[in-house]
Amino acid sequence: MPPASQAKASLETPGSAGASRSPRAAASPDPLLKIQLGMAGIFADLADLLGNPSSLGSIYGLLFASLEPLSMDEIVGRLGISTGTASQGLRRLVELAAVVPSKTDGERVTRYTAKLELRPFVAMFLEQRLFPRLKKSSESLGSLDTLAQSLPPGAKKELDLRLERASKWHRRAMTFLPIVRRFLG
Amino acid sequence: MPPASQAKASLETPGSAGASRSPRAAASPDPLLKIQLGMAGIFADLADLLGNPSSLGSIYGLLFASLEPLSMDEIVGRLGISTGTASQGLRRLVELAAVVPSKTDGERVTRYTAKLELRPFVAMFLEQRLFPRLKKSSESLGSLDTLAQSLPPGAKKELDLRLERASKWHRRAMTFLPIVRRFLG
DNA sequence: TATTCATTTCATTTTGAATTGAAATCTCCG
DNA sequence: CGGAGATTTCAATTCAAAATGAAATGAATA
Repeated sequence: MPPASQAKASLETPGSAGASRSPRAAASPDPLLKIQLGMAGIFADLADLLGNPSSLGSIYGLLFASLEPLSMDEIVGRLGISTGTASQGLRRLVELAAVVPSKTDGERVTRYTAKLELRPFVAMFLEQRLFPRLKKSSESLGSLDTLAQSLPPGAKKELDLRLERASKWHRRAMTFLPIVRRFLG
Repeated sequence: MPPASQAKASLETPGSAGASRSPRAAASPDPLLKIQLGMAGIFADLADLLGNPSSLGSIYGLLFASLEPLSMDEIVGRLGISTGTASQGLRRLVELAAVVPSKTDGERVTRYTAKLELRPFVAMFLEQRLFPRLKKSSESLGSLDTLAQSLPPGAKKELDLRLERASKWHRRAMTFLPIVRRFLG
């Protein structure tokens, strides 16, 4: 889903404040929207790289480049995605604390703002994918080691060696993770 | 494709040497094969985690836990995968130098051995996925920055700020990569 | 050269995840 | 309450990546 497809509706949200909305300045066919869709694309790629649905990235990217909070409808309109995808994506992003929801004064809709630190967005990869998987395979390695005990001596020795090698590597990765996390923080 | 499905044919390769092939020792229903399939599973997960076809991992895992080199047919038989998948997977693994092919004396078949350092297997992720993508999106960010110049002053200022933030993060990731690489080496 | 077996290639099929979209649900306002 | 959005849910669909398998190619033997 290359998110730079059709740009449906409204150019900028009619939102609450009218502060910096100069009535001229409609220079070219909407550079701001172009930038927003560009960011959506970049983050879609990143999300995909990290093994997440790219729609997550699109939404985050759009919000990242939006000057004011956007409603779900606006997001749906600009990215050309379905309400279902938007709803689920926003839910997830809020859970990750990559995006903040807000209900303005007497409005009916919820609007969303991107937290500008990218950490949460990337951290989700570490926390939710890498870590659990490394843990699981570490366990599997353990049970294979048990199995290896029943091998004939020669084979046992060599296999033990190899399993230990793999385990050592796992351990290394595990100790490395906190370092990466600190680096991100 | 959970690689721990059916275990078709031969238990151990009839290969060349008969060195450590004691005729008794067929203890339980083949613990060695179980270990090999277990390793195949673990590495399949890892491959998948890193965004590679899991068959790559299965093959590597099987070879990692095999005491002697295996032919493609043997790999196909033990993992229950197709020849096409095996062929392509082996090609890739050899390119990555994670696996070494060898033609023994007067044999017709090529046999494969896993390099026991895991670095090549993981490095491929860094080299072939992370790095190129980071570079590409870095470029995109540049062109978006150009676009931002045409915005009205207020928006321009804020957008510049945000784009710079994203770029900074990118740069950080780029400088971090060599560190990870060294860590792996 | 003819034959056999190993390997590669690639058009088709499978598969699983992401997305859709419409119905159900929720929420707020009068 | 009643109704007008806004939002969520989820069965069905779409889509891309991976796997298949059979035909084409390649390599070694005699």
